[in-house]
Amino acid sequence: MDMKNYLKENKIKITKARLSILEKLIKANNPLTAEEIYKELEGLYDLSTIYRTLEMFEEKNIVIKLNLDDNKFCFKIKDTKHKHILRCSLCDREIEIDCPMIQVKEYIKSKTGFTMMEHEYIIDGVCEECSKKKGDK
Amino acid sequence: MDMKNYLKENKIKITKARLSILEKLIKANNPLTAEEIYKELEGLYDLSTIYRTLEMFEEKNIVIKLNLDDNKFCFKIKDTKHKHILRCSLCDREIEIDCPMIQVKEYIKSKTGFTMMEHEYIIDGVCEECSKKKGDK
DNA sequence: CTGCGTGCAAATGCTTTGCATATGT
DNA sequence: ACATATGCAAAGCATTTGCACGCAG
Repeated sequence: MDMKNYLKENKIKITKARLSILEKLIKANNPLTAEEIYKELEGLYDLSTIYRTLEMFEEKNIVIKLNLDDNKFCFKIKDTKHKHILRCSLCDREIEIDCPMIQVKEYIKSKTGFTMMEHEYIIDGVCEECSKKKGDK
Repeated sequence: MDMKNYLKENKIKITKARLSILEKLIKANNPLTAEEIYKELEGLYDLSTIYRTLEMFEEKNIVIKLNLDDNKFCFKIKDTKHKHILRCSLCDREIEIDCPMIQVKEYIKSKTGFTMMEHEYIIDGVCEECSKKKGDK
């Protein structure tokens, strides 16, 4: 029930395949490869369906695609959609970006087993326009 | 001269291919794909050589392999080999890790053009042992 | 009923590998 | 000279695509 609404809210048409894939992603709260989902579902749905679904979930912004350094991608439900602000040191322009620490978090977890709970950070930098003005060296 | 020593210091045998590839990586200070390096070198060296060299550079820790979200990898000279400490909130165990912000930095740059200059961060979390003890839920 | 989702098989594209030859020390 | 790097061609593997059929609304 819950998951059907979840799909609806995100303007995704409901099908059995999508519900099953979503379920696996939600229950496993670590990142899964397409292959792993395929196996979890015991081959009930085609791999191409899984890929298409995951790609679509990513476009709809309910899933994030991660690369944990082997040659395949993992997919993980977006738990928080939190954002960060990058502020240019030169012109004070602000740029909003999806939290890129999710990558880092999963990477650290896969490498060391360490689970990041909270993070704060401060980033100084220079935006594209300003770095062009400076003549990029 | 400089680059030859650089290779020697890292216990890498000197060959023309390696010097050329290293040079391209150093001059471009953004991440390059194997393909891009291949083209830069005008096909002088085989793609498989480039891949083998890059893989080796990565093992020797002078290059970092990045995924900037398309389906290919980029390689970038490690400028700083700086490390971070993860401290477990429960047992105070400390884990050292290569700075994972390089990924983030390149990702942000490729998405927004924003160049991160400095970063600081604070990470709270729980190490593998402690999360096992807690019965992971 | 109608469009969109899915399965199947084949294609694609990056990356890897085996083997014979060339190169560096 | 000897070990190891390289080129070439072929294999490998994750992912994508075209097309015909089937299901959801």
